[in-house]
Amino acid sequence: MESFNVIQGFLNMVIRSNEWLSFFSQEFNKQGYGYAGSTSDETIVVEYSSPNTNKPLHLGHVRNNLLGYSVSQILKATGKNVVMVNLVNDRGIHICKSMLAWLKWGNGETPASSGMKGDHLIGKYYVLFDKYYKEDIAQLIEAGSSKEEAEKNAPLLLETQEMLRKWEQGDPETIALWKKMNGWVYEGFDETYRSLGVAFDKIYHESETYLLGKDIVQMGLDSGVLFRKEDGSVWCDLTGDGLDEKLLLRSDGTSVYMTQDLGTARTRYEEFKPGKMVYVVGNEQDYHFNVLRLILKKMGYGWAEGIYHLSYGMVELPNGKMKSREGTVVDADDLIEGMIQTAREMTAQLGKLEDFEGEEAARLYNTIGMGALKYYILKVDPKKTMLFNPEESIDFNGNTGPFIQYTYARICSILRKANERGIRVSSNPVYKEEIFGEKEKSLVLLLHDFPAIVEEAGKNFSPALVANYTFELAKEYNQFYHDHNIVREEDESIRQFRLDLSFFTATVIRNAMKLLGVEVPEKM
RNA sequence: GGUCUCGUAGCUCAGCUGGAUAGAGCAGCAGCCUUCUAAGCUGCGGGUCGCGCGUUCGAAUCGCGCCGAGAUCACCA
Repeated sequence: MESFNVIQGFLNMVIRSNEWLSFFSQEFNKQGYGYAGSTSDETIVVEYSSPNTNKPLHLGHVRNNLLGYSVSQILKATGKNVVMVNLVNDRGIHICKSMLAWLKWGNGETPASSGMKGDHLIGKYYVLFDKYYKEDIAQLIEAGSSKEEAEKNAPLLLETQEMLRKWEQGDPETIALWKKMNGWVYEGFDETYRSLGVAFDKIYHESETYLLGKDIVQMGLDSGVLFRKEDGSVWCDLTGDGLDEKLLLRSDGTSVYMTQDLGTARTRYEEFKPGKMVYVVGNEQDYHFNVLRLILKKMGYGWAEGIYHLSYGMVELPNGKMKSREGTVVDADDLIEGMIQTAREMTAQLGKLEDFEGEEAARLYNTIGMGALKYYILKVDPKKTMLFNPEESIDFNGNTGPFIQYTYARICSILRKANERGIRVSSNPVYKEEIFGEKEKSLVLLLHDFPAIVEEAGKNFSPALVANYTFELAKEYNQFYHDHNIVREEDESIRQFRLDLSFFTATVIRNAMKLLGVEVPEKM
C-alpha cells in the first residue's frame, strides 16, 4: 500500500504502482489471459436454439442462438466442461401444415428447382396453409358456423390432423415426405447457423424423444406424487406451491410437452451427469420451467436443483412486437445479409476499399457486419426485453462491435509498425515505476479485472457483462492512444512499456470478443 | 383475477450482493487529422432513477402499497 486517507467515513487506500507493474509483467504476454487454465470435472449442458422445422429462423432465434453460444463459451472459459445441445422440434401439427400445403399447391417445387433456401421454402408453404385455412374458416362462418366451430372444423385442419395421425402410425408415404421436407429445412438451418458462427455438440430430435417421460409418470403414480382423474388423464397437483394443477398425460394416454421435457431432462442427466443443465429459452416459458423443476423435485430427483432456465426477453421492433401474421418479423438471413451489406457500404464510405481486395474484403465485411449484430444483441442484459432498432444496429460508432474491432485493428497496426522498426514486445520485462502514468494505470486496472469479469459473467450467465467491460476497455485504450505516443515515444523504457501495454490490451479484447463469438480483424 | 418480469437523460442501455457528485452511447451543439488507422478524441447542454411510504447513519439498489408495460396460468409446443 502506498498511502491512505479517510473522507466522509470512507477509508481509501492507494496500492503501490509496483504491485500493478508486477501483476502486469507476469500476465501481459499470456495468450489465454482470462481463461481458466484447466478444465474442472463439472459438466454443464447448455441447450439452445431448439427451432421448429416449419419456418425459417427470425430475430428472436438470433438472440437465442447468440446467447446460447456465448454463454457456453463463457462457461468454458471458467473451466467448465460444456456440452452444447440443440433439441429440434421436428414433429407435430405445425409441420404437417407445411407438408399438406406443399402437397396441395407445391407442384413438386424443391429448393433446387425454386432456388429458395430450404427453410424459406417450407416457411412459404406454412404461410400458404394459414391463408387457405382462414378462407376455410370464413366460408364456414358464412354458412352459419360460429367462429370457434369453424376454426375446429375447417377441412384443411381436419386433413392436417389426419396427416399427423398417419405420421404417428408410421405411414411410409407420410414419413417419406416428412423426411424429405425436414431435410430441406436442416440444410437451410445449417447455413444460418454457419453464418451466425454457432455450433452444437449434439442434436436431439423430438421425433425421437416425444415418447419419453411416460415411465416417469408411471413412477409418479406409483409413489402418489401424481394422480389420475376419472377420464384417465394424469395430473400433478401444484396448488400447494402456489401454482395450478398440471396435466402430464391426456385422457387418451398420449403425452404433452411437459411429459417429454421430464423425460429428456432425465435422459440428459443420465447421459452427462452434469452439475447444471442450462436451458436457453424465452421468458414466456418461465412458468413451464418452474413447473418442470418442481415436478422433478417432487419425484425425488435431486439434480433438478441444477436446472437453470436462462430466460431471455423478447426482441421488439420500434413499431411494436414482431408478428408473423402482420409480416413484421425480421428474418434471420435477411438481417445477416443486411448487416454485411452495411459493413461493405461503411467501408466504402470511409474510403478504405483500396486497402482490401477479393476474399480479404469479403471476410472483413462479414467480420464487421456480424460483429455489429452480435455485439448489439449481446450487450443487453439477457433477461430484459430489448428493442431492435434497425437504424441503430447499423450505426458502427460508439458502443458497438465495430468500435471495439477498430480499436483492436489499431493496436495491431501499431504492433506492425513497431515490428518494422525492430521493436518487439518484451520477453522478460522489468519496468521502472516512473513509466507508470495515470492513463496507463487506469488501463492496467481494467486489464486486471478481466478474469473476474469472466467469472462473474459465468455465474450470472450474462454475456452482457463481458460486452460492456470490453467497451470500457476499448474506450480507455483509445483515450490512452490519443494522449500518448507509442512507437514514436523517444524514451526507450516508456516506449517499451506502452507497446507491451498495447499488446496486452489487444489480447484481452480478442479473448473477450471471442467469448461473444465476435471475431476481431487485424486491419479495418 | 392469481403468479412472474420490467419501469434510470429525447432514444437505446450500464449501474441494482445498500455507500462518496447516478454513468455511457446515439441524437443536438462546438472543437481536434503535414506526426503510430478520425469506424477515433475533447468539450457543452440534457435526470424529482414511475409514484408514495417504510427499514437504515446512508436507498436507483432492500421491503410494502399504488400506477404503467409485458409475459403466463391449454388434453398446443
